[in-house]
Amino acid sequence: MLGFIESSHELLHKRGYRLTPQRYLIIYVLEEAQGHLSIEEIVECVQQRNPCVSQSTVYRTLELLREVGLVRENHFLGEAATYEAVDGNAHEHLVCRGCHTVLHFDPALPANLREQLEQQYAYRALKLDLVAVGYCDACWKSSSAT
Amino acid sequence: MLGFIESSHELLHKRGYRLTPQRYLIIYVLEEAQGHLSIEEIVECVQQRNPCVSQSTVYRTLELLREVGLVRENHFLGEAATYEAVDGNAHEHLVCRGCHTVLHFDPALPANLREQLEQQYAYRALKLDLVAVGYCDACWKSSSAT
DNA sequence: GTTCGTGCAAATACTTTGCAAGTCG
DNA sequence: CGACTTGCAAAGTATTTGCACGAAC
Repeated sequence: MLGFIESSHELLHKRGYRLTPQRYLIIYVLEEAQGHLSIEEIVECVQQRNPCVSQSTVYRTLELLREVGLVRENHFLGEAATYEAVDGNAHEHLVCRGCHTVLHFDPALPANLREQLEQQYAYRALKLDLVAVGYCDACWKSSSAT
Repeated sequence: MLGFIESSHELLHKRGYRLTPQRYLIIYVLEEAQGHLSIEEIVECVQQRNPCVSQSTVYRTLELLREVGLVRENHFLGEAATYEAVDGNAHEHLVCRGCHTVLHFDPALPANLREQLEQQYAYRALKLDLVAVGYCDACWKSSSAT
């Protein structure tokens, strides 16, 4: 399996887009963060490495990457959007209401759910996007201590 | 089990908030729509019944209702936020990439997933928020016909 | 009477766009 | 050369806020 950056290059190319230095940088930042970055954070990280990259480029690139499916946009707890690199099919998130930590959980757990849904509702090419919101152990304890 | 409007009243009251005519109207509209409304649509529906209700009140009320958990905010396919009344625990959505229809599917399907997650990751009070994105039968056929 | 909620208008924040210049194949 | 990208600044949207008035407890 190719790395995220290589497969991005390939996919963009296949669709007639170029992997420009700006796009590379944005992809690189997303890949490196391995997590959920807000637009603001992305702009910050990118400009830290190359201050000439403009905000509009970040917006345009994220839209492009989302379009081709390389990047996923999340809205947890009603907060501002965050972005993350899409590696495979697994997008399972555990979000803590207390500390706002986002954990990626084992994609095997909901594995058969997809098949059930496809069969039962006659939907095709389903991608699951599962967010479980609750309290992690630490936050649960500290909140009940209050 | 109480209706949505009654339980809203109760919950707001318990938290020291009032169920004003404006709030009532917004809750009513959400309840009636039984679906996913954008802010714009909500404002429209509300003002249709009472033109004096201002946009800021709609914003403020949705934020309040979201805060107390009566309303859920969704972001499907990276589009603008939509809002829906929260009845129980079930928030399972099937979204079609083609026609953008949103279907609520059988909440029994992922039932044991929640328990698995709580046990395996030591999270408490988990609420699942499951979005499955794909193509409905009709859109799948028309897209493969192209 | 005191707290909560609202409408209005203004302010702020966020995102998109037009365009001229630059880059790449 | 022609298609694709970018930076900049301006335009456009969306959302939030301050404040004075009114309503509810």
